Amino acid sequence: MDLPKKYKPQEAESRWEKYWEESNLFAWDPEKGRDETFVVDTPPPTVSGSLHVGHLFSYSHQDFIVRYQRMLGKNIFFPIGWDDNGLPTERRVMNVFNVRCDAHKHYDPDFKRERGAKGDPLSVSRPNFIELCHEITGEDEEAFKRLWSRLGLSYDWSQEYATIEDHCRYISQYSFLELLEKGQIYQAENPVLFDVDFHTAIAQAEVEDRERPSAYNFLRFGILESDEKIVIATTRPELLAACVAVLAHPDDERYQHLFGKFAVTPFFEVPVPIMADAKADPEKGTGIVMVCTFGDQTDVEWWHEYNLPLRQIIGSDGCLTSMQFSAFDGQAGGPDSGGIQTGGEYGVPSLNPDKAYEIYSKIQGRYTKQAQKILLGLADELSEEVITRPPEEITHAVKFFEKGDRPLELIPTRQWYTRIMDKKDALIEQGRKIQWHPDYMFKRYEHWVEGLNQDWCISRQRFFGVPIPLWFKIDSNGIVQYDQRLLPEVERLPIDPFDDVPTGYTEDQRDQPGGFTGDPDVFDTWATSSLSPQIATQWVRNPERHEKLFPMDIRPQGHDIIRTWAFYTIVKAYLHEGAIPWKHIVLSGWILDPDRKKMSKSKGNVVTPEPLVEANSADSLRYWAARARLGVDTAYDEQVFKVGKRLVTKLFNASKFVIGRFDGLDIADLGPEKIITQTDRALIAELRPLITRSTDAFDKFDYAQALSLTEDFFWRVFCDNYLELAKSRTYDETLSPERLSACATLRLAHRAILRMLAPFTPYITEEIWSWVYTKDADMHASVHRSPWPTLAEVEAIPAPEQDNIYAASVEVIEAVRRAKAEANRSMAAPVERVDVKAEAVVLSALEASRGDIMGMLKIEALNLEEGKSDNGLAQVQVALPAAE
RNA sequence: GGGCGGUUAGCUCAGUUGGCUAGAGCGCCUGCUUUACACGCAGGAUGCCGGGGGUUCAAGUCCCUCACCGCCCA
Repeated sequence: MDLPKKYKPQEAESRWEKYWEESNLFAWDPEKGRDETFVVDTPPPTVSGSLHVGHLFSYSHQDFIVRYQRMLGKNIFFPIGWDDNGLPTERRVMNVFNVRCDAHKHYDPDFKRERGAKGDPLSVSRPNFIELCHEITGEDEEAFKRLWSRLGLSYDWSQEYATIEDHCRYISQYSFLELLEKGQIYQAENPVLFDVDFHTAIAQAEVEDRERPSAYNFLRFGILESDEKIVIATTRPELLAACVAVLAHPDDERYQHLFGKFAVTPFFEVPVPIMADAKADPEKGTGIVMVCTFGDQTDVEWWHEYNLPLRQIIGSDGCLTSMQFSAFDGQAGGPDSGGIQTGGEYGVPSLNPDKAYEIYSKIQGRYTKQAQKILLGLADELSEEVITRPPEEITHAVKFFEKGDRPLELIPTRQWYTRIMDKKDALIEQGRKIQWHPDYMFKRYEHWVEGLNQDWCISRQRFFGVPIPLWFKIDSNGIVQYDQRLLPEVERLPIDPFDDVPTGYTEDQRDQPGGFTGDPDVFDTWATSSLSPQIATQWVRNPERHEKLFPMDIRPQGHDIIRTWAFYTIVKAYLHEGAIPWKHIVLSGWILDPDRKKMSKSKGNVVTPEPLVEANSADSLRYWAARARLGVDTAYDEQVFKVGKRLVTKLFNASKFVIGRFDGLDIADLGPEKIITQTDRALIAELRPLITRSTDAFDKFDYAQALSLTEDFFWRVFCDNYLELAKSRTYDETLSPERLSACATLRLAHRAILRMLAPFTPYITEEIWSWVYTKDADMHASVHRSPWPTLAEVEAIPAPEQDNIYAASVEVIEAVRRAKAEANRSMAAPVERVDVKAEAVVLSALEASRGDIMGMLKIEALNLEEGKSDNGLAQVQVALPAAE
């Protein structure tokens, strides 16, 4: 056989990539039963996010597991999708085309926009904007697909999906309608976490805390009908006009005499009730806190609890709204005085409405930060009257949208919610039914669910997403009736309420009195991607298929999205079918940069994967990914690519040699029954535990362990020792039984090693496989469809007479090598004489491999003497010929 | 403040249910052109296994405690 001198990974990898695709090697077979099928719920990557080396990492992990399962003979269901809707895409479109979406503009069919256009951003209509989004995601998906395929990820590409396309919109909208009907979804106008830049509500899962410098400012409040003053510390003085109450701890001695009275806000002179509440922390600030609508979540709770009035001060654009003040009529807004008091006849009651208005007019329309600065400036002018200086500088956690740049505000808006707060226990129970790998990751899930404090807000005031599929009636006065919903028939899904018209209406009734209006919002991206199992199984659209594939076997994903993707998927499966979505969840760690910081675009430490594949080969990158165990974060280290590359080269060279040793022999002469020598049987005895342990590791999804075991066996046991021991016999001039035994062993072990490395380095193993094993009756033409090695393959081979033959041989080998190395001799240098002193069992083991040891090390005389070894199995003395 | 994970050779990490003298790779040093491979082979140096306490015949491994790092949640 003529084998290439050098391995060229780029050439071989693209050749096999093409072959795999054309031969449909990884296609799912819908005819096979559930028992023999392995179903994977893959993460649809956010295609418009930055593609970095971390992707390559966790997506490789899935593929190791899948390729192993495929070799077990499983029918693999391994789909892949793209998450294209949502903010990342919008943001990319806005940047690339320099446009902004204006929902009020009309569609321009002739619209064209160059990339990288300069100047002010151009306002475009929603449909035009969405067209641009599709253009961008189409390209991004191609880039991902190329990389995935190049990496050798063994997806069934016929199952490809994208979350914005019709099928996914159908599933997503169906889910909404079903949950709405079940009463698990409701609409409410409540204070919601709101990003004022993206102009949308967000959910608890998308919030992150960031440490920010701030300061307690000490404002002096008056007491109604008294000269007393109290000092209240606040980090948000700009919300003063929205103050609706003042609270202190019920046991706080300092404020006992004030409970039931009214405080008067500085500047605006608005009387607000002073109340006792255990949630007021006596240690914080001055122990007395002002309640505003809304500074934080606790404000919301107090506002609900005491039914306080709503003085909405921050608009959805992040600026202070207009506010009116009316003369205080002696009826201060105490508890249970709820209602909206921001303008008109419901103006905020003030002891001095003119002054209040004059001051407020200086901050109205300003961003909160500017408003704060202005107000503090005014306070400083008035000196001791309203403020005590200096402020106390602090650092505290501020809530941000994870993709946002400005703190979130709590703004009352109408939003859709999925009920989860009433199911926390049940959802934890669902999580417990799933096996988590590593198992401690379940704790993260449990804590997240325990810590939930609001229902899941699923509506977003954005454009590129799955539309919320319904309309509202408009009454004869032109007022939208939010409780009068017009739902689409299921057969019509997916719909866009902006384009489609509810049954029984015509387009000219849109937004007219007596007509209808479409819900303007889209779903939270997670509302759709949490249906990835249902999308892949086609759920209600193909119940038979769904029945067969759901619940799935595994969900691979990163541990950072337990609280989003994993959680929401569990929620949806529970709400719809009372089921768990998968039996196992396997969690990959992150790639950190060499300074152990998470890679992210904003930190500028992102490594892009394509050039890495070109420079290092897919196999070596996969090797690097495979060295990281599940759940463990790994520092990015290019050194490991080199190690992977070395393994590939070693595999190539060793394979060429091994194949060369038995090439040309009749395969009938190389069966397991030909393995007769003790050295050869000793190698098989080493191979057995490798198969067992590697299989066990893979069954527990511990691919890293499986790789390490196999790699170690291949390099140290097979190449460094066994190959050298058996080599001389393979050069026998006749077809001696000893030669055949060595050749049969080489073939058997090599064929097993190749298969055990195949999930990790699919290209080089397929390449080598194609040279020799494609026609083996018990194997498949592709290593990736060939059976995973089992003990059954070697059961016909008897154990060696002595179970320490390998260990004893290595002991002597190492001693002789050491002697040669210390004498600076070549390993090929002859050895005059070796004296071994050891116990009888060791000697008889050595006797069994005597010929191989002598041939390997060029030993002229090997004397075995019974005796006690001081350390180790044997005491070895080596006599080298005198140097020339 | 609470929870989870981590701390082992200069670096990156393995170390099964406690059990021989604690391992690998990279890097470093010394040799070796041995008929697969110099992208190799052989040999070598390098460890108070984060600190302290405890259980045990025996602790890197189990328990307690402290410190530091990372993540999550208040």
